[in-house]
Amino acid sequence: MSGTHALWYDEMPSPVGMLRLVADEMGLREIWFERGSHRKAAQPHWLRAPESLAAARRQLEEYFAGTRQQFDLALHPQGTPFQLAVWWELARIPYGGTISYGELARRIGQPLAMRAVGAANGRNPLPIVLPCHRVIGADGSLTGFGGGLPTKRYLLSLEDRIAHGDLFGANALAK
Amino acid sequence: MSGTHALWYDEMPSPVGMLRLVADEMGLREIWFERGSHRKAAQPHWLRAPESLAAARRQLEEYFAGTRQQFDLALHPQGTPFQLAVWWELARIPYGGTISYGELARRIGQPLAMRAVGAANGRNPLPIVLPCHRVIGADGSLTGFGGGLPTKRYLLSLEDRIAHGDLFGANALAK
DNA sequence: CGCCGACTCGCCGTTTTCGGACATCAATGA
DNA sequence: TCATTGATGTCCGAAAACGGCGAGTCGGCG
Repeated sequence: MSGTHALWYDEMPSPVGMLRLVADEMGLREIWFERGSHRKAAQPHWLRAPESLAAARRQLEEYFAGTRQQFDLALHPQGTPFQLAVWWELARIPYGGTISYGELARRIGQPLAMRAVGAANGRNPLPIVLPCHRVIGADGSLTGFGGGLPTKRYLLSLEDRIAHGDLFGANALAK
Repeated sequence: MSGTHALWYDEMPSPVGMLRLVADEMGLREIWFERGSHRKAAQPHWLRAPESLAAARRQLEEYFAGTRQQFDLALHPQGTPFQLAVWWELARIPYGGTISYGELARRIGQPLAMRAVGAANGRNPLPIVLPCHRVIGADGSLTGFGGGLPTKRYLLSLEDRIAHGDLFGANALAK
């Protein structure tokens, strides 16, 4: 019904396991962790089109290399109005920083919807690019992540190391 | 998800009121009675494309004129496996004949699903072409029709008149 | 006795409704 | 300190309701 013309996908290795990218003609649509809670199989009618996803792939590689703190990609996530509000708000959290679910709820103008924010966060179709990993519990606990808590820890540690200039990676080892 | 590329539609007058036809690149998809129980508004993204529906339109005109007893069109109804089984079975009921819901249930191999057959019949997206009007109660009552019982009566009377050679239309008038 | 209508009950796929469970958190009371 | 509670949007499974039925039963009524 929603005019789906064609979907392209590609895969790429990363420090947190294989990533699968999906895009349509409007932009990047999904990123999954190969080992993740809600991974799904590639649909038969999808087309493997590495060239269409080359830019996304390159920027992700730069991100993992620590040489990129901001993405410049056309994004086209699919969700309800509420979910989209949450997801776009994610993009405004600065690299290396964190906020709580309650704070995110406040920022989208629905201060009581912190729990719903958690649920929406859990369905973020574009992890890493829309940095849902920068949202943590009000008490500092990590609480959850689609790609697994170790991955969330890895991403936060990576950003902390780069943003705070710890070139020796000491923080990365100290939990 | 189901690769919907584009939908075309057109309208045409008929003895039972205005008809709205909808098709995709695979074939005819829906026929609604303008005055019917479950008519819906034309979706904004549909394209008015009379030329794509010219064949269907012509064959329907011939049907109402009494010069066509069988349709030769590419059909593409959307439904569950059970519904499709019921709808395709409709096409095998000969012009001018009738069977009961129970009989139709038997023909698709589920003799006890007569009631479900009734429900599926009620959602037939291609009335007239898939002749759900030829299915009536075991006791001969008409029991129901998406386009209204008068329409069902009209169609049965039309077919009866043509098939049984009553060129004077006496049956049509006698209730 | 026959015929007919009103009623009951079982059967089936689909749709709708409903109740939890969630990547939360601050306030309350024991 | 810890368990409890209420507010929020979405998804998912289970359960119930709902039909374009039909066979059987039971009273009326001639």
